[in-house]
Amino acid sequence: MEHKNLSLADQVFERLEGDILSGKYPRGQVLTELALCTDMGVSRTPIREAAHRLAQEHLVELSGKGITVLGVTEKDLDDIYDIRMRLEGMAAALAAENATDAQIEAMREALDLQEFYEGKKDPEHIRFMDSRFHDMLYAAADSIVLYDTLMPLHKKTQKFRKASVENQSRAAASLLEHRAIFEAIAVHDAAAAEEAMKKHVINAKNHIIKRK
Amino acid sequence: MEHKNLSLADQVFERLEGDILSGKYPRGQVLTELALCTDMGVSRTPIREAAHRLAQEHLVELSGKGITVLGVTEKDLDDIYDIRMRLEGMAAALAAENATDAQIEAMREALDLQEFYEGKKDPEHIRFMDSRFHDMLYAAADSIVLYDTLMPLHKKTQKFRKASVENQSRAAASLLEHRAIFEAIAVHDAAAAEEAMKKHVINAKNHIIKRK
DNA sequence: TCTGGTATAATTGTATACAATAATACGAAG
DNA sequence: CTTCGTATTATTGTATACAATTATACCAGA
Repeated sequence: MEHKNLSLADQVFERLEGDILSGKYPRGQVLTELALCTDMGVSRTPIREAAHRLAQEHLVELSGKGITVLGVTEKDLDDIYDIRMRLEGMAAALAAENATDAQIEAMREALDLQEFYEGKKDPEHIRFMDSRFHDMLYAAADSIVLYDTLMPLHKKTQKFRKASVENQSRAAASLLEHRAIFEAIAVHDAAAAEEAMKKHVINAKNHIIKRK
Repeated sequence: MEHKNLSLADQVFERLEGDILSGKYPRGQVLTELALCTDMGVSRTPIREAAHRLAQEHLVELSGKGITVLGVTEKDLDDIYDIRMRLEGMAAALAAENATDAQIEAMREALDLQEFYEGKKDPEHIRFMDSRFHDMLYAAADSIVLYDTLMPLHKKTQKFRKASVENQSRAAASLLEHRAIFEAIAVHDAAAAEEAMKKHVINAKNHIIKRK
């Protein structure tokens, strides 16, 4: 039961987005609707819809020449982490204020699992639990606007986070930072949660920048 | 020379977005592609594209029933101002770091004009210059990511800012706050610019919440 | 009256044909 | 050799027909 009832347009969107963020289509490459049609075996309509949605996120640029891949530049990444530092901090603060007992318990379990996989050095699952922790934090923050604002930025750092989590020392540090954030949320200390999250994002940023 | 070469889809998007944000289409109202077609005299293709882009911004919700207007709720507005407080502050800090002499001069002129119109109690032009000031600040900040993140939120508060600027005392205070932000940018004091902008957004928020 | 199912209608999803536009190649003039 | 204009091509923009899906109305049965 992996696939939901996604329209072709949605599927094309997710696939294209993934291929751009993963670097399969490098910055500057020019795609055309027709080429994508034959590649993906669908008509232009869903391709067009996906392309325009990607353009709205500035992941591609449309012109009479085709669909030019923009992707995420170094400067973009820099700016994204600056923004995330502020907004993930806000999300953590909101989560600390609003989290229900059930949500706190669920987060604790997710963290325990992350620790388990971290002990087994299983990057695949570590990454999954990492995403899960953040998802649950967003849910606890309970702000659609914040979610919509943060999610595109989150996705744009995916490729880099993947590399990060495969680094053992960073994975261990990340887990500790998650714990700190969680502890603040669990006792509903908004300021502490925000501060812990800010540090977490800054560390993640520094680790990624350093690797370049 | 007011109109650019906008596609029908772009025109439909802007019109629909405006009609939703202005409250012409209230939350909960269900539109259909076909009805919008006859209203606007275009085919379904541009309507569909606009509707899907609006859905991506959570301004509408799509389903088998039609296009349901979501708009901006009170909670959304609250969250938006929280986010803007942080990100406009970041924009001001970046502007302070990066603004060129030419950009600083241009901002000074925009502020002088705003003061002029404020003296003449001309809300239409005050609002225009207010938007212009923020636009120039975004340009000086020189971050596409930040712009893309902030702009949708900015637009969603337009309706409320309009009411705000028609209040004379608030318009005068706003001008002073802009001056403070500008002075910090002009001397490239990032921390001061960020602080001044935060205060500005908080004041704007309080003024709007109070009016309800 | 309520419930369930089925037929109907309304609506969106997709494909395709055609129009408009933008990019390119090419040749002629200087 | 360069430049400018033009013809050609490639590409996107738009409209429309049709398919699939979803919502609704209606009726039968309990």
